[in-house]
Amino acid sequence: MPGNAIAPRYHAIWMLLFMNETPEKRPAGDVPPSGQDTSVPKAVVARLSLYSRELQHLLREGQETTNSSQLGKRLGVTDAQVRKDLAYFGQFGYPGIGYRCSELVEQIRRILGTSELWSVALVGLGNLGHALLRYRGFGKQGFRIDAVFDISPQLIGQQIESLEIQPLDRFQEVVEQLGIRLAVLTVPAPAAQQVAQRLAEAGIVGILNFAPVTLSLPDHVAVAGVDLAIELEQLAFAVVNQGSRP
Amino acid sequence: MPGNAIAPRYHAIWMLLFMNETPEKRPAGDVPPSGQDTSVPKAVVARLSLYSRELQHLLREGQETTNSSQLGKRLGVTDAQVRKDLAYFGQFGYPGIGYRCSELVEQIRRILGTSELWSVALVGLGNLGHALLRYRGFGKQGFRIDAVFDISPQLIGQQIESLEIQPLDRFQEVVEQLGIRLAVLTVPAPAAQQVAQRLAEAGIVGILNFAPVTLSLPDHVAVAGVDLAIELEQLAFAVVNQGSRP
DNA sequence: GGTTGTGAAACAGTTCACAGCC
DNA sequence: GGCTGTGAACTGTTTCACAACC
Repeated sequence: MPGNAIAPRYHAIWMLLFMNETPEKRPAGDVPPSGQDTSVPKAVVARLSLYSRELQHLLREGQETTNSSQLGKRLGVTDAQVRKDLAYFGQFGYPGIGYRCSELVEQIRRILGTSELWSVALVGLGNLGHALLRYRGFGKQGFRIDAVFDISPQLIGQQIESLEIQPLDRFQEVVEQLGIRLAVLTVPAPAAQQVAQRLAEAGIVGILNFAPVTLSLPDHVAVAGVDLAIELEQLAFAVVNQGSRP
Repeated sequence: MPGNAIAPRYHAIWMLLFMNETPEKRPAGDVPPSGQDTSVPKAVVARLSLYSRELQHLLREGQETTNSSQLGKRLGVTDAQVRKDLAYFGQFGYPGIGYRCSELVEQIRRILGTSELWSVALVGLGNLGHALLRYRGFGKQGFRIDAVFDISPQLIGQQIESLEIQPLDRFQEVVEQLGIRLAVLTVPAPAAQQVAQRLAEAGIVGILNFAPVTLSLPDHVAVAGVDLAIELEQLAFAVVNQGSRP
């Protein structure tokens, strides 16, 4: 959730989730509170991503069209919910037919803002950072890691995945030059808040935070958090409290 | 494809979110729908984890007690919400004082079911799997990876972090012997559904799924999903739709 | 003074059910 | 026949506000 994903969560992960107005700084929960646009529920946006993902599976299976009921079943959502969610953004269906998969994917990407490529910075090259850097799957959804940073002198200068690890001091310079607005934060928990502040000052407006802390950042910075331990905790609760009402 | 009903997924590490009732198989949303106990909202449970995490930070900062207002501010939640959430499970505060941090952590862990250690299996040793295996942070929250599995003959038999990579064929045998009930799934997307089914058949009741697919599993299996690309999409949307009502 | 716990009120999100269209 | 889009009804969650307590 806000990270966290896990869920999410956040919420996931986490889940998605919180929002509150503190004057200048505002903590970010498992789901990016975001500057609210015109009142689209966060849950709706979260499902939009799920619809997009599922539609792409359908396309790969060779299906040209689908409908709210099929899409809903595959995602564990009612058909009415699918239609209502989409209705927030326009009319994409054909009565009697359903939705053209490719067309709807295109529309959802436009809504989410991922029809064009987003350059992303990765900060912190521990185990998780390395793994995310090598992870294929961002690319297909319109994201590309274009710069990587760390503070460790031992890592700086190293070449991985055709990127050179840069010192954090050059963060502002590099992101400005490359027009990067999103960052993935995989530094140790004690450093997270401090580093996040630097990213924000350098012009980053969206942070995917993997450190198990709640970041406090200016209001215009969106934060999504993913906390692996929290996701497991949610599972543990679900398992322990399962034997009840069918 | 079983029957016809299918189902989905977190997180989520990230995000938390859906629930629905299909007779036999049931999709899992971003957050483990769980067999609902006595109707505790999923969002409440998600926040419980956050409270626990924040209380541990407070303890490390040397604070003995806190109150709903402080806790809420640090998490972006109202004080009333903190109190209402806790009220689902009992009375833990002292009027005029607030909450004893250590005591409340203890109580929340008991509620979540993490006061005792959970053994976890890790399935799929790609980049992400390796990274999660080395990740310190599960341990502190009561989880320990006790067995790792893959299908690749090249990996089987290798020793990492004092664990030997086992063939997936021995999954049932091993988890039964070790009493493992939770699994982290980090296999490639096309294999995820099939492998998840095997895990469920072997007695796993909670799966943390990192593959970008919605798993369709029997109702008694809780699923939390974490999809990195989806988290970034949510950030992108938040960034694109930020300039609105303050 | 401060703070919790909680019913009641307010708000938000989901489901229903049907008009309109193919 | 099938399906979407949507107002109305419903359900669930959050906030308010205050009695009880330290």
